Amino acid sequence: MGQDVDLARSVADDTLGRLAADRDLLGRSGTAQRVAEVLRDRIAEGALPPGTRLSEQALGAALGVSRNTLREAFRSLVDGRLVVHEMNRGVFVRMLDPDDVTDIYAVRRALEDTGLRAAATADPERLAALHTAVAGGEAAADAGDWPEVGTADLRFHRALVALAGSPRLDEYMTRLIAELRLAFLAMPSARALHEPFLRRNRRIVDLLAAGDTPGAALVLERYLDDACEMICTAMRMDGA
Amino acid sequence: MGQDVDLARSVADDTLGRLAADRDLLGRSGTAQRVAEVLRDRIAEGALPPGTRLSEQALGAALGVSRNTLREAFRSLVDGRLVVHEMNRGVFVRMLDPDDVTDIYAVRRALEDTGLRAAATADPERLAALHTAVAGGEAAADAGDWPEVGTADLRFHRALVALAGSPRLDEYMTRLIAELRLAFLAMPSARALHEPFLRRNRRIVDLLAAGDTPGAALVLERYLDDACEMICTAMRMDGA
DNA sequence: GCTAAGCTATTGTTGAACAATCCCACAAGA
DNA sequence: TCTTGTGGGATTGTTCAACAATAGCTTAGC
Repeated sequence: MGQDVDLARSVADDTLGRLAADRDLLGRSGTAQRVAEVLRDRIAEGALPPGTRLSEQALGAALGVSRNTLREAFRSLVDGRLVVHEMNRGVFVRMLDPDDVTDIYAVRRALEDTGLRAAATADPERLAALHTAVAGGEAAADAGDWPEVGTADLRFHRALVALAGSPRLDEYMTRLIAELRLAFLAMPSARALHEPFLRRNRRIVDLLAAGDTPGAALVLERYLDDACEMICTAMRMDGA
Repeated sequence: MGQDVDLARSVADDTLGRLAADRDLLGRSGTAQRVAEVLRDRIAEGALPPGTRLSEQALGAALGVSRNTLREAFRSLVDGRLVVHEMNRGVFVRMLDPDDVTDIYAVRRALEDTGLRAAATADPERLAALHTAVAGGEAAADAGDWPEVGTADLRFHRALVALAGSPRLDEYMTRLIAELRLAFLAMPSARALHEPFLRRNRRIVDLLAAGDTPGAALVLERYLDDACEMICTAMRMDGA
């Protein structure tokens, strides 16, 4: 090839940088990590309900991986609180109790408040993501797709945290939401769970757009209180 | 043993409850988890400096565990960000850059602010822990034990987060501190790192005791800004 | 009905094996 | 001189088979 030009000098300065950023997106993951992701998905969608025992032999055979690899995947799930490991008994899909839910919502309050307080100085692109998520939730509600309303709701609140611009806060919120989905599974109706909160999300973005951060914080506070109580009472009824 | 009395009725009501809470502290852990804890300690104290490669064979032989068990332990460390896993290359003790430190301090701000805001309604026992930690730091400074000043400082700020009364927030703060220790290792002098902040911690508890939460928040804010910048500049000098 | 002993299935952990990959040194070519 | 193949060696990724330890069930005995 006669075109022996220097790549590093021939392209725009940040091209190589962007390529480097894409490096970790490319394959390069390893079986254990992929197994962990599969199990995370199955747990989130309820295919592996809370309390389910994750037999090493059965799961290993089903996924076509060895027990050792599976056990590596389990470690990640344990750290994400999606699964509990009882010594010499195995791992089980986590069962949340009302105390867990209350604590999860306490953390949500801390995280989402942080995002809210950063709204004034936040990247406009991130503020736009809020609108997109709310609009998506409303569209899904119109279509009657209540599970999608649920994920749009969570996307909105994740976008709220993202206003802070902190990768670690983002990641923690993601993990928290994965855990929270365990509680959602206990709810009988996705519609009853998510419909009442559509309007509040809309109100939060509107108040934010109007520059009324304290007002938005107030609505958010009530949102979280009510959602927490709704789930907790449902769990108590289910448990009794 | 003739004393066949019913244990559950012979002791104060919450004794068994407390014992149950201690259950997970003793034994019952498994080799992989213990290995992970050992490695966490060694990394925190700098025996395994950032950038060190954690060879499976060498570490396995040194600790007397198999490669499989070691790899399980590595998963936990990866999730805790103490270590990075590069596919087909192995795991290395994490090297933080200034962006990481800045983000860690952003999260600290969110978490410790949350604790601070809960101070008014917090458990008195938890408020007492604040005083204990500050006093411990001052005593260590008088004794010239600067590493101990550092751990007392972190204990104080963990106690600050604990005011919120959230187990998940506590755990996250613990993990964050473990990560932050990686940055502390880059500092040449433990004294230079911790001494300037002793007075501020004292001031925070005093303001809190006086009921001046906003004042305490302001001091905390400056504390975190200054500490972050101090570490970041040190890292930049070290890297250049 | 309750306790105790024994059986069975599962987990905890190890060691060995093999393929895949990376790193390094070295040679060949522009 | 700088870049580009090319082995070779070491390390990781993953599996498999084995054995000890444990939990839970079953059965026998009272």
